[in-house]
Amino acid sequence: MTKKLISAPLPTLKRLPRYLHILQDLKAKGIKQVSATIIAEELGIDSIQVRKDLSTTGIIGKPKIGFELNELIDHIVHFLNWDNMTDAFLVGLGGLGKAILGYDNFKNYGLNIVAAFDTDPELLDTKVHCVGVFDIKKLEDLAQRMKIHIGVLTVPVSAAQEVAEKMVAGGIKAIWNFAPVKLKLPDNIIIENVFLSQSLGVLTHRLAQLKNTEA
Amino acid sequence: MTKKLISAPLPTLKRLPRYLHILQDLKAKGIKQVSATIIAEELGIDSIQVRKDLSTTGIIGKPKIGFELNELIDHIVHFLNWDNMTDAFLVGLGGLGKAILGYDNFKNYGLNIVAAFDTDPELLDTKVHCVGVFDIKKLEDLAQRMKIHIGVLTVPVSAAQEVAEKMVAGGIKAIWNFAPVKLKLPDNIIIENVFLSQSLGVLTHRLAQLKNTEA
DNA sequence: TTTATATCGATAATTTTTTATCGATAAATA
DNA sequence: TATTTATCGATAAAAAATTATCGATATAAA
Repeated sequence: MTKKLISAPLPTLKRLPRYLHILQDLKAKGIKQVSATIIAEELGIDSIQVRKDLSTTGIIGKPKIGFELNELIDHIVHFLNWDNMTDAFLVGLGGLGKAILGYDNFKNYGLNIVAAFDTDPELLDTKVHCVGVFDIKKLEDLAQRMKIHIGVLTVPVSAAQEVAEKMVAGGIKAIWNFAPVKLKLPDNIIIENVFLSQSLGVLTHRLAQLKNTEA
Repeated sequence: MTKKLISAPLPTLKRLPRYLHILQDLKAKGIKQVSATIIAEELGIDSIQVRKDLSTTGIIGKPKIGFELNELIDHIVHFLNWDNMTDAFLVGLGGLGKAILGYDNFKNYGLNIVAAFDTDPELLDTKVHCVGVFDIKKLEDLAQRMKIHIGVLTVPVSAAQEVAEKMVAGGIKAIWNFAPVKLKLPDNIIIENVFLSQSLGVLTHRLAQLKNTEA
């Protein structure tokens, strides 16, 4: 029997960051306490679900009152491990890679991109959004020496598998993958895909449906 | 009491674009027929699920053989309405907005961004990635006149609600929202959110878990 | 021609996720 | 102080999604 892991169903995990957005909003307004009901109303979802999600993370509230806002925020932040800044490498300085580098909000999400890699000679040894750019050949060695565990993959599809393998060779344990391709890596590597086509497909399909029913 | 418009479960809808990636890969290799088993293996999921997803879209295959590759591709593309290019506006030319404009692959996903909007005077009346940039004040009027139905929202959180309302006023029916905020719009507006924090939260949580069990 | 095999589609079972119910409790109010 | 109220957390029910089973069928092999 393995140690009891504090885990959560995937749908719950995905809702937590949204709760956090709401909570930080409320905090900015000077509010001190919050109930599952309020969060649920704000997001247009069921309050029972919010309560269940929160209890999954282990926090306990008070009847009639709800939760201490600060405590709840800290709790979720900790649960997502966003209170521990993790250093990461980003590979692929196309439009998306640059955009991610420029979005320094990720620091609030525990992600600290400390170096970027590309093959474009124009970019090498420059800085993009204050982050140094290196030749992709140095990736493996640097990742090992700096004990980097997260890789952000924003290269074209054609290069994705190869670069991902280099990341793994460098000791990277988790890959945030933006290339629309299935990476084939050892089972113990955590892969989190962002496939914009999925989201766009939902949208275009629904829009077509809407037009069908209207017509 | 909203009418039910969704013709496929959301999880199915989200898997279809992934199937398409695989299928187009196979097509490029000259393959003519494909079975659910092959798609499933390629993605590391269950073949029964693939078969079920495909049958949800209405296509029929042959025992022992599977599906005609071209027919299957066309079928999914049509189901997602990606065979009908839909014109769209993009608002917010920060890093992400520019990156999306630059990624002309979206044309394969039925999305044709025909104009962009921002408030930055530097950008007005220029072109970014061959797309004209206009003052956000013109959004509503232009959307109406050009009968635009999709809006891509890449503005900062602080502006998102306001801009979204302008889109709706201009007749836009579906919003692809990249701002990490819950938009409050009429029920008949289709909203598809891309919250990177969700995906990142899953990744950082899992990585922390992994380290816990190793320790 | 007969047998073996891979896959389909339909139906059923299982698992996961969401939603409902209800007693307990902390605060507000009468 | 007693009553009312909003919310919690636990448990149960319902709904949704995934996975399993099985007969039918098209091709390949014996």
